[in-house]
Amino acid sequence: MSETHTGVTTPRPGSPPGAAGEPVISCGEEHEDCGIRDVLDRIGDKWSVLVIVELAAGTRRFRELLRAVPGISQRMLTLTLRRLERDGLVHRTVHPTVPPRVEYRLTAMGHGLTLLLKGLADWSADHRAAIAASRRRWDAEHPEADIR
Amino acid sequence: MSETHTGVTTPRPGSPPGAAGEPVISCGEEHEDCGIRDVLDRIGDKWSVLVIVELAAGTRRFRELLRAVPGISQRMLTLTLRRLERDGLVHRTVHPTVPPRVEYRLTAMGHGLTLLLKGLADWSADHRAAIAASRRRWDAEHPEADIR
DNA sequence: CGGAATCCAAATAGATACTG
DNA sequence: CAGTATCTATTTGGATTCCG
Repeated sequence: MSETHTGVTTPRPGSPPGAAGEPVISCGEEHEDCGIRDVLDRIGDKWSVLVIVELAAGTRRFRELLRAVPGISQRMLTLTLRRLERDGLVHRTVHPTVPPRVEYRLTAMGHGLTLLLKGLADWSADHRAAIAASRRRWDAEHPEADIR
Repeated sequence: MSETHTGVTTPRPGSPPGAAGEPVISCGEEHEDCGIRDVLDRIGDKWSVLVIVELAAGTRRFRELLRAVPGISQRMLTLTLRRLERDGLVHRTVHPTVPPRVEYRLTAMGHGLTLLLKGLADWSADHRAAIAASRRRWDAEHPEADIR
C-alpha cells in the first residue's frame, strides 16, 4: 500500500533487491485516478486518519498522540507519523531538551486534507445506516459466504 | 444531516497547544470513527476505487471490468465486487442465459460516493507534485530509512 | 520521552487450476 | 462467461526489547 505508481516514484536509496522488470501496472496515461492512489494509500491505512483527526485539533506530542489514538502501538504511531511527514502532511519539531520533546502538527497541506476527510466523514455518517443495513441483508442472503 | 457529528474540524488560529480540554473532534460521545472507517476500509483497498471509477462510466460485465482494470486478477475482481455489492454500492444482475451474462452497475449510493472520490482525485491531482517533492526531499534527508 | 530494531502473527493479494 | 477452490507470496500490524 505504499508508494505505488506515481510515474515519478522515487525509488529509495536502499531499493528492493532483485525484482527487475516488474510489470508495475502503471496506470497508463488514460486512467486519471492515478494521483488519487497516493492519497488513498496514505489515508486508507489503519491509523493515518485517526492521527490526522487528532492533529487537526492542534499540536501534539508523541506520547499525547499515543494516548489520544486508542489501540495504536508505539511502532505504528512512529511509522504513521513518518509516512505523513514524508508526504508533507505533518511537520515534526524536535526540541533538544532532556527528556526529549517532539511535537507534531499538520502542515497547510495536511489541514487542506482534513477538509476532504470532513466530507468523507459526513458522507459516511449519512450513509452509515444504509451500509449497515445492506450488509445485514447481504449476509442474510448469502450465508456461509466468506468475503472478508 | 450532513453537518451533524463529523470528524474533523478546522483548528482555531489561537488554539492553545496541548490544551487537554475539549477534543475538537465530535464523533458522538465515544471515540468511534463516525463510520468513516467503514468507508475507508472499502475505498482504501487496492482495487475498489478503480472498479468504482470504471463503473461510474456505465454498466459493465465481469470480463469487461477485468480488461478495464489493468492488473487485477479474476479472484480480486470477484472479491472486490462482492464487497461493494455487500455494502450496497454496486448492483449485480445475472441474466440466466448460456453463456452467463452478469452485469454490474453502481447503485445511487455508489454514484454518490463517486462525487467524493472526484473531490479526492481533484485534491490529489492538485497536490501530487507537492507530495512527490516532499517525498524526494524526505528521502534525501533520510537515506536508508525504511518507512515502506 | 521518543524512538529504533527485532521477531512474529494476521490480513491481503496473486497464480493457477477447475467448473456449471 | 463468470465464477470457485487452493495454495502461496507479500504486506501489514502487534509485541517486545533496548537505547540515547
